[in-house]
Amino acid sequence: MSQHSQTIQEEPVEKPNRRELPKAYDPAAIEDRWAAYWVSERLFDVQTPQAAEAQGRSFTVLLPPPNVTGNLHMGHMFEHTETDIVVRWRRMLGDRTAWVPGTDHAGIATQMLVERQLAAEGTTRQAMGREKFVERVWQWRAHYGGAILASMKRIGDTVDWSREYFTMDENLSHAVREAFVRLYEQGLIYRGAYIVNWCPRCQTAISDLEVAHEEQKGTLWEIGYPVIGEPGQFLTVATTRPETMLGDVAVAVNPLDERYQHWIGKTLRLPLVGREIPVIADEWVKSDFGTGAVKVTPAHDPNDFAVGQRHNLPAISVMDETAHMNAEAGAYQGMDRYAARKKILEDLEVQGLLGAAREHVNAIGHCDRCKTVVEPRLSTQWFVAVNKPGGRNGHTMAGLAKKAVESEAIRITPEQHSKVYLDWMTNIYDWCISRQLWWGHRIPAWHCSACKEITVARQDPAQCAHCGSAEITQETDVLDTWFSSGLLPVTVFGWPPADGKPTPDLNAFYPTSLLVTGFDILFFWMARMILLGCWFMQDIPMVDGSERPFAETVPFREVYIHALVRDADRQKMSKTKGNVIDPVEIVKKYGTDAVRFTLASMASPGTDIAFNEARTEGYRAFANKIWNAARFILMNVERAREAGIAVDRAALAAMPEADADAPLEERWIAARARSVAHEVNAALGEYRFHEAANLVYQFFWGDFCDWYLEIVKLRLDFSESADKVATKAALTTLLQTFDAALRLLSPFMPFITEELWHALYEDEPPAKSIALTRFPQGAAHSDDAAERDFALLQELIVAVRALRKDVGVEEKLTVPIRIHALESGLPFEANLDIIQKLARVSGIEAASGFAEGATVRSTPQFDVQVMYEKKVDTEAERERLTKEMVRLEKNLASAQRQLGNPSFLEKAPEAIVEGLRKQQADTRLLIEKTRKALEELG
RNA sequence: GGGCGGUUAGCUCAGCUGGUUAGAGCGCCUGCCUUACAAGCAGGAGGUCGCAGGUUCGAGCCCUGCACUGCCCACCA
Repeated sequence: MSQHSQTIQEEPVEKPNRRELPKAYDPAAIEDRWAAYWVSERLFDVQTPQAAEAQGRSFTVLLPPPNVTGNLHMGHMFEHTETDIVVRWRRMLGDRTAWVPGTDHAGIATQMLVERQLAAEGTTRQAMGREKFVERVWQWRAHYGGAILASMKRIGDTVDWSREYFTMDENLSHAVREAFVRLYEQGLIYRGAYIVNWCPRCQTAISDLEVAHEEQKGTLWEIGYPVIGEPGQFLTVATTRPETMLGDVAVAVNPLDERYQHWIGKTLRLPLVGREIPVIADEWVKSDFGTGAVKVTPAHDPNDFAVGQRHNLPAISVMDETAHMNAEAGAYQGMDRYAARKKILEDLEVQGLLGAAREHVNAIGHCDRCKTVVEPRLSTQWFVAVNKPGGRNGHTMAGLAKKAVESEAIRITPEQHSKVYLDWMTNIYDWCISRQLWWGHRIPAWHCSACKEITVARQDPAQCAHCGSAEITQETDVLDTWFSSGLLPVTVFGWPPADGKPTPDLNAFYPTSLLVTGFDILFFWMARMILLGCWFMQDIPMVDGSERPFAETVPFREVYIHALVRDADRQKMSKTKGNVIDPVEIVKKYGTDAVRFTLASMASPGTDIAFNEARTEGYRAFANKIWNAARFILMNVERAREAGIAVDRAALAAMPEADADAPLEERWIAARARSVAHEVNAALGEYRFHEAANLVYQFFWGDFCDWYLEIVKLRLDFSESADKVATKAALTTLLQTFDAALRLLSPFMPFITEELWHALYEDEPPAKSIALTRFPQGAAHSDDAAERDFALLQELIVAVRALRKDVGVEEKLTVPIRIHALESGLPFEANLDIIQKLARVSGIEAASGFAEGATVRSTPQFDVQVMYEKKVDTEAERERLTKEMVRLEKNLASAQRQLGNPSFLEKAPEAIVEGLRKQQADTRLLIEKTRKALEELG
C-alpha cells in the first residue's frame, strides 16, 4: 500500500556555470537549476561549518501537510516562505534543521472531489464498490501529491526530502492504529449512539468543527398540539423545523413558567401522527423564547436529545441518511426534508393547527466541505473522551492540552491566540472520530455477529476476542483525517518505539521547535496535535531513562500563527469567486524571489495580506537592482585583476571592518552592515518577517547602492599611478559588504543570492551553497562617529542637490558651493571628493557668512549655498520658505510649551529634556535664518 | 449572544514596552539615457493618525463611549 514517492533525484544536478551576467536579471534562466541543485545536493540536511557554534542545537519544523486535493495556492506559498526563511536562517546559524514535509490524504475533501469526478463520468462510488473506489483515489493522490511536492521544490522550500511522508503511508498507518488501540484500551475511545452533525450529501458524520454556521432568515412557526381529554385545548409550541415534529416524543416547558405549570404531566396528541406525548418540565426551556413550550425531538436535535436522555424518552428518527423522510414519517415517507416541511405546514393549516408564523434569524449549520445544510442525526459513532481522566497520572487529555499553553511549554505568537485556544480547550466536547467514508484509515475494530461484541486489535483478528466466533467483520468507518494528522509530530519521528524508549529521531527532534500555521486550522490540527502529542509522549521516557518532564511532551515549543492571503481587494481567495492567484503564474511572471519577498515584506503578524502585484513588481525591480550591483562589482573585480590586484577569497566571508583612518564611507558601510545584521537577527527571532525584509531592502538599496557604491567608484582607481593598497582595501570592503548582504538576503531571496554568490567566488565558493554559510552577525553602534559624520555628509549633499534644482542648475553642470560651518569638526573638507562627485560640486569655499541674493539651505550644523548666477524662481522659493517657516514655528511652539512646563522638566527623562532643548535651540536658529532668507527675497 | 482584530499619505501597508520633527513601497509632479541598473538616478508634493471624551509633563500608541469594517466561537427551539 505504501506509495512513498521518490523525491530525491538520483542524477546529480550539474552546478550551473557562471556566464557573463546579462544586463537585466532573468529569474527563469537560473531558478529551475538551483531548485534542483539544492535537492540533489541534499542541502536540507547537510551540516554547516558553523554547526559547532550551535552546540548541537536542532531546529525542527513540521510542515502542515497540504491536502492532496489540488495544487499549492498562495496561502501555502506564504506559509512556506515564512517557514523557509526561518529554517534557512537557523541553518545558517548552525542549527541542525529538519523541516519535515508531507501530504495529507484529507479524507472527506479528497473523497468528495473524486466523487465529483466520477459524477462527471456518469458513475458513482457506490456503483464502483469500495475497493475500486479507493484505488481510484490513490491515483488521484499520486497526481496531486506529486504536483504539490514539485511546486515546493520549485519555490525553493528547503524541507528535508529524506523524511517526506504521506499520511496513509504504511508506517504512519501502523502508528495511527496503535494510537487508536491504546486509547481504546485506556477507555478513552468509546462507541455510542449520539446526535452528531450529519452531512446528507457526504453521508457521513462530521465533527463540530466541520460545521460552518451561517445566519439565515427563517420562519418560526407556532403549532397547536391538542390536549387529550380536554377538547378545544391546545398547547402551542414554536419551531423552525416543523418536519421534525413527526419524531416528537414530548413537549417541554420550564418548570417555573407559571403559564404552563398546570400543563405539566398532561398528555398531548401529536398532530398528523396521532402519537400520545407527555408535557414535561425541563429547566433548559427558556420561557421568554417563542411560546415557552418546546417540542422535543431527540433524534433530530442535540438539545432535545439531552432532554430525552434526562427524561428517559425514546428517540424516533424520521429521516434517512440522505435527509429524506423514512418509514417512521408515515405518509411523508420518501419526501425530501424541505418538501416534507412544506407539506406538513399545509396539512397543519388544513387542520387549523398552524398558528402565527414570524420571521426569525438563526444560524444554520452547513457542511464545511460541500455546503449542504447539516442534519443533526442520531447515529452510532466513535468518540475520543477528551475530558475523561486516565493515563499514568490521571489527567484528562484536554487538561494536559490546556496546561501545555498555560504553562508556556508552548508559546503562541501572536499572543492573543492563546486565549482563544484555552477557551476552546476549556469547553471542548468529546471528539467524534468516525467517518462514514471510504478514503482514510479504517477503524481497527471488528464486530461479532454472534455475541455482538467488538474486538479492537493491533493485528487483524481471526476471531472474536469475546466469544471466539469467526463470524466477525471489520468496522466500515474510517477515522477523521485530523486523527492521523494530529499524531504527526510523534509518528514522523518513529512513534511508537518498539522498546518503549525514545527513537533516535524522537530524541533528536521532539518536541519540534516551531509550528507555522494558519488560524483556520488552529482547532482542527494544532489543538489535536497538542491533545495527542502530550498524551502519548508522557509515556515515553527521556533518552537517559528518566521520566519525561511535561515541557518535553508537547509537540512543539512555539507556534507562529500567520495571516491569510487575500486578493488585492481584500477578498478571500476562493475557486468559486474565481479570484484565486496561482503562485506558479506569479512566480513565472516575476521570479520566485520577488514573490517570496513580497510575502515576507507584508507578513506583519496578525494582519491579513492583500496580495497585489504592484508590490511584487517592485521587488522584481529590487532583484534587478541586486543583479546590477553584482555586475558592477564583478566588473571591477575583473578590472582589478587586470591591474594586478586580487582580493583573497578567504577574506570575503568576514564582516566588513574598517580602521579609524579608513575612508569615511568604508567605516560607515561597515557599521551599517553590522547594525542591520543585528536588527535582522532580532526581527527574525520574533517572527517579524516584514521588519527583517524591509531592513535588508533599505540597507541594500538605500545604503549600499545609493550611497556606498556611488562613493566607492572614487576608490576603484586601477590606473598606474593609483595607490594599490588603498584600492585593494576599498575593494575588499566592497566585496565583504556585498557578500554579507547576499547572505542577509539569502533566506528571503534564495535563488538570486545563490547565483550571485557563486559568481562572486567565480564558481569556486567556500561551500556548496550560500545556504550553508554563516548568517551575518553584528551589533548596533559599532562606529557612531562614522555614522554621525556620514549623516552630515548626506545632509550636505542632499541640500546641495536640492539647491541646484531650486536655482536651476543644469544637471550636467558642476558648480562651486560655499559652506558656513556652525560647528567645528564637520567632515566636509576631508571628504571633498565625495561631495564633488555626488553633488556635482566643483569646489568648496569656507565662508564666515553667506552671500546675498543666493539661495541658502541651513541645518543646525551648517549653511550652504550654491554659487550660481541664474535667477531664482522667487515665487517658488518664497512659497517653500514660508511653508518651512510654518513648520519650524509649529515645532518651536511645541518645544517651548513643553520646556515651559515645570512638571515636564521634573518628570520627563533627562535625555528627552536634553533632546528637546537642543531641538528648540536648533529650531530658533533655523527660524532666524529662514526669516532672513525671506527678507532677502523681498 | 459572546470574543478578537482593523480604521495612519491617492492606493497597499509599517510604526516593537507612550518620548524630541509619523515612515516605506506603489502612484503623482519636475529634471536627467551621470560608462551597474530607465525594472534606473536626482529633487519634490501629499497625513487635523475613524469620531468624541478621558488619563498623563507628554497620546498614532493607554482608558471609556460611538461609528464603520473584518474574523472567530455559540445547542434559544
